[in-house]
Amino acid sequence: MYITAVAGTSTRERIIEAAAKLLSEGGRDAVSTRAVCTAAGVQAPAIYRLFGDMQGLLDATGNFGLATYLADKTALEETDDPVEDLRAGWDLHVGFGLAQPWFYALIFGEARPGHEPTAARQAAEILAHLVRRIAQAGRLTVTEERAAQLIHSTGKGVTLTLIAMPPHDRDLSLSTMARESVLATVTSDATTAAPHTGLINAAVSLHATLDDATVLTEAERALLGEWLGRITRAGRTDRR
Amino acid sequence: MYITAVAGTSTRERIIEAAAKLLSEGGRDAVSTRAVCTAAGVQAPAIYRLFGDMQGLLDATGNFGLATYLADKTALEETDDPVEDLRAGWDLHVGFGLAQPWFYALIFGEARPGHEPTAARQAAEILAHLVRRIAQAGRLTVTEERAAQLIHSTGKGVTLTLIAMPPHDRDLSLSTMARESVLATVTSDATTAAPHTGLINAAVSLHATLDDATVLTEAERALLGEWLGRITRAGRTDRR
DNA sequence: GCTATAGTGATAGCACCGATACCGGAGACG
DNA sequence: CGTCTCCGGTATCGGTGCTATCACTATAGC
Repeated sequence: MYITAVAGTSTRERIIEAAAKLLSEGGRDAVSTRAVCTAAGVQAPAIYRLFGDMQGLLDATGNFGLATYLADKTALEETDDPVEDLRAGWDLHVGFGLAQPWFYALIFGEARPGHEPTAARQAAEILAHLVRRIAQAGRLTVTEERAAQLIHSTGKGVTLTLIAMPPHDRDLSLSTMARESVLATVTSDATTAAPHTGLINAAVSLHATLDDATVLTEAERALLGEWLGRITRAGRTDRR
Repeated sequence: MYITAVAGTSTRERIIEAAAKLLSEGGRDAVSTRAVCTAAGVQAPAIYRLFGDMQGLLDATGNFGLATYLADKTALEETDDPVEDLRAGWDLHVGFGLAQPWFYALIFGEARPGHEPTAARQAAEILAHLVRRIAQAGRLTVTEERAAQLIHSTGKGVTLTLIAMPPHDRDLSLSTMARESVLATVTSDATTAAPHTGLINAAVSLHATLDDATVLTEAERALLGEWLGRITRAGRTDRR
């Protein structure tokens, strides 16, 4: 048997790493099938056999870039303060965008309706986990889904704005301010008692741990979940 | 002299309108030089003579789409409540994104560092004007520039998120919630007195009307402006 | 052990893309 | 009248995503 690839890496990995290198150094337009092929020492059909599509290769490349960054940062050790963990996650997200703008634009900057890269989905799942922990601590003032959407939207907008700015006058306090603004909206401060919103907090907290309520049937849990959602939404839909 | 274009429209307008039609109907990939040429009844070199570049044509097309939308909406009549005017501007912005997602993605969705379409610049100027009126009313709690950046970033992120979602489960309350969240951060409520932030409000308000202080020299105004900026930033940089 | 089959290399090529060199006529201006 | 600048038209160049097709090898089944 002949070793078909250098250093034990598979053909698929060689292609992805070549594409990632081209992307981070030359931008989106530098990633063409020809360039990837010559850089990886592979012929064109290999790409389509392995990834089906140029879009598939870009998707895998974005996923690879995000995973590499997260691995380098040994990301997201959980502390006992879930809100502080979310702050760390936010800063990690923005940091990835500024460190690898081309990857970030590839993952979060494509606007075609109904298309979500796998890397974006993974990031959304990480965020959902962070939000869920806040909800379980009883410090969420809106629905989990809504909080996650709001946080993700704001973070994406801020990061894309920072990327589009000329690097010398980027101001990270924009990120800090947006983060605290959205956190103030979706979380209740741990120190100050919030008697008025106690109902909402309790509803959200219960909603987050609803799956553990094995005493209820699935249908009962579904109905209860809908009621809790109504309570939560009614508290925050109107202007304040 | 022969009439070279139909219905009195110039060649430039014919090309832009053809590109806009292709964009709104077929998406970004449908706008190619060939397609535009056949749709407008024009040869390829005309595009490059008039717009210099394909990017130039796309820029002009995005500008045209935004201008058309704003004209249709007879946009932005000013009331006596500048914050309410900003709400209307926000909703107009999001409405444009959902009504013309391809145009929106073309204008606000490109992430390359240091590149800003003219349509994006025009939108930023409209926003700056709205924010300035709030500042002049003494209801801004942060720097004008910072408020504009924060509002623009958040609105862009929310709109791009809504565009990327499948149309049937788009929820405009996400937009409402983000709008009120950012407004709560950068403005002070007119009804509730805010004694603690009175200094900041006064500083921002004075900063907004500083150009009218012709009693001072230009250098004096510059120094005073810097001081006022320091006062404002000191109040809002830290966590709350 | 032999053959059928699936998987992987390599070549060549298609249709399309953005962009440009070049030509020709038509009006503007001195 | 001569020049000169604009604008429409033809043809073409290099590059792109993608695929049909062939050659070869390693595995599976008998």
